[in-house]
Amino acid sequence: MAAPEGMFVLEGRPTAQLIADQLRELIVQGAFRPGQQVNESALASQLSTSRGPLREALQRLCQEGILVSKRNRGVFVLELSTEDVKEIYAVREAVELAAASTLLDSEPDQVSDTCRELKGIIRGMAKQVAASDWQAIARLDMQFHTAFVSGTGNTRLIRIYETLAAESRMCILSLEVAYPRIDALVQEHQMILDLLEARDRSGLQDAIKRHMHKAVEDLTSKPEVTGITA
Amino acid sequence: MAAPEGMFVLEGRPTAQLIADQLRELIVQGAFRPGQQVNESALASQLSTSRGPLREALQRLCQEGILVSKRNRGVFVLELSTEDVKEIYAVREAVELAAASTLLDSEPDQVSDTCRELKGIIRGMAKQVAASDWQAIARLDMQFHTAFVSGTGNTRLIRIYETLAAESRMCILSLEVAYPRIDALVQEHQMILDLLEARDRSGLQDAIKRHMHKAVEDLTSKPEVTGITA
DNA sequence: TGATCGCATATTGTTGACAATCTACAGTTC
DNA sequence: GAACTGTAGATTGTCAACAATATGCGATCA
Repeated sequence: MAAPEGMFVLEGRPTAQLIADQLRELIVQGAFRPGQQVNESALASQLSTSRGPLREALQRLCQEGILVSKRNRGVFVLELSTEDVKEIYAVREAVELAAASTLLDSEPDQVSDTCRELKGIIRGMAKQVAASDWQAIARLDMQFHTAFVSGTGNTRLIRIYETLAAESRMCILSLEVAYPRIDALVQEHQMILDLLEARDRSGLQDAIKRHMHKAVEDLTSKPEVTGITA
Repeated sequence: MAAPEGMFVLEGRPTAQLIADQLRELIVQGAFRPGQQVNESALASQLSTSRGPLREALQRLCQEGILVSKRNRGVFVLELSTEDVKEIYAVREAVELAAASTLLDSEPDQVSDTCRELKGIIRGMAKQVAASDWQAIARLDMQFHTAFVSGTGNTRLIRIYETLAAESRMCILSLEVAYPRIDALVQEHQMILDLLEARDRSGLQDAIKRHMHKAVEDLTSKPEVTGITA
């Protein structure tokens, strides 16, 4: 029997995953400083749960790389180095190039669904740029790229990209307050969307590479910023 | 004070990670059937540990996708569909293409170190092909590709690839006993190595694409095989 | 005065017991 | 005879207490 409309199994996902998702969101929003130790007991009571489920959630985030675990010391929020930034964006480039290739090989219908979604996100982005809401801009930025990759339907690619998106938001957070080249932001995403709609394979690939390359430049040009170390 | 040569901190890594590594190896070696439930209590006592650390390890493997967790039901070994096989190899292609690109952009010394390692693995592969040891061949096959990606030094790319390697071994395991085209196996890897040494970018990219494409064909051409569903 | 040793404290790592939930089977009713 | 309901068993989910380990401070000694 299929569940009636609007009705779904209560808490179908494992608890640890729910806690992990919550924690990830807290971390990328900057609720914890990079390098800060995460106290198990304190967090457990804050989230009104026990240490057991919380530890399981922390394990997941360690595996993702957002937290690092030191035996008998505890877990700490990842400190991003410029090397990390380069790594993250190199992998993002690889994933997005693969996503672009897959999308252009797939049904036109599937692509246009994705394009519709991307359009909406760009609209929202322009709105938030006007309002100078950096947190919202960062969220929409990553939402755009996540939607792009989701368009492939490749669950493994999507899962990998979710981690990368979280790490990217941590990078952007470390930049603090502002995106440089704020006017170019909407423009660059619009170009990626246009090239996808035009099914211009090599143009799209180049645009993605440029987008990533510029992001690395922006993020590493200010090594003195809080949270970014050597 | 740096630790003296050959001496290192005892059990420096978290317990859950050690257990997870052990379990992953057991699973890819086929100690558990696809779809089989993993009993926590039983496994915990088998590994002479408690349910707590074991559950943390299981969480990690769930995140990797090797196990799937159903709330209040337990965790089960992943059942691979032909769709999964396509996904896995699409992501592997993306990662290896990125690795190839990175390697060809890096120092010649770094590349030759990698080539040396790859050569040794191919030698071992030829030996095991002669001996028809399929388990060893599968291990060396993935060891080759893992070494290739490791050559980039990108820790995130490497971590992602470790999961893909485990899933690939599960695919190969599902094929049971034999690789088809066993003679072509050593040859294909040798070609990848040669193109890397020759720094032939487009040739290497094509070779990787062909290698992955053929693997998917081999793995999905026999949908009636044990463990492969739908 | 400087370094080293030992202790106190806080935090993590582990364990076993208890509670909640699901599956399967037997009994009952139409 | 088929479908539904209730119960029994097993398994996972959660929790709180206990053990082990690392860190930081203060005392001791060269």
